[in-house]
Amino acid sequence: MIKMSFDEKDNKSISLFFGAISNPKRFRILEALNEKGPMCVSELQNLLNIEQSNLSHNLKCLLNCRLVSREQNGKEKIYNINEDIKVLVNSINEHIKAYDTYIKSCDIVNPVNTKGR
Amino acid sequence: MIKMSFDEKDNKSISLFFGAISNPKRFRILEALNEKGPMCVSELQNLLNIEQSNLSHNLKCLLNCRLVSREQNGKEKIYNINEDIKVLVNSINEHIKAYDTYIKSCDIVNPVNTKGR
DNA sequence: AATATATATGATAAATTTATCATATGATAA
DNA sequence: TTATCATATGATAAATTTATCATATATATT
Repeated sequence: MIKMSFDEKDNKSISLFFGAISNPKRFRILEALNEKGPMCVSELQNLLNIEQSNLSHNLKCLLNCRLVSREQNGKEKIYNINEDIKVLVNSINEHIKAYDTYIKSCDIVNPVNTKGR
Repeated sequence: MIKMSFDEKDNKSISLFFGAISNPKRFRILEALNEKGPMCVSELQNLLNIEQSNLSHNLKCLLNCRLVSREQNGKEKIYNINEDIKVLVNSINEHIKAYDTYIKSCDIVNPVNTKGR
């Protein structure tokens, strides 16, 4: 088994995984499922005020990353947050609370807050 | 203290924080610091083959998110990974290993792999 | 003080991600 | 078997992120 050197590795999965979580809407979906339990798409839609097809696209992304699971119920699809992710979602809050003001200036990746973001 | 409803929350810090980790180069920087210990910019540059100013921009992002810390040493700046992040970086590997093939199809956010990503 | 070395910054083009629209599919009910 | 409800898909414009270039700053050395 060939081990890549540092300068070759591209961490595709890592990137997709964290990229999935990093989107505000997707994180709100995860939070909602975490706090309120399993829900179908239209329930999420009402709760979060996200347009239907956008919600569906984002759920697909979360599902691909196995951040959520899905099961059919009649014509509805019930989404549920993956157990091992709950730990992550909760644990990271410590760090973020501690450094919130710094992080807000993060500005990925160039000059700080020129866009009033 | 006003608690925002689900449909108002925007999770700015969450987004910036995970966005910072989600970039492949930035994750490689974190990995390098995690595995090889504190390093100055030019050492990272040699190890990872990242162009100087790009490295500097990315380090700034990581620093803002407090994923790394920095200290001066002569004309060098020594970067170090934040302790509480090591846990995160390591723990998430379980999930990613388990679901790697799915995650690779994640494709944030639209049609799957039309771009051969 | 001038020069060299190490790192940081700002502007910007290119690449990627996001939101939205129109439409498609699947399941159930009439 | 058509209609309706629930969710998914593909295309694409808009927004954001990334990489790169030129240049700036900061520290040390001569």
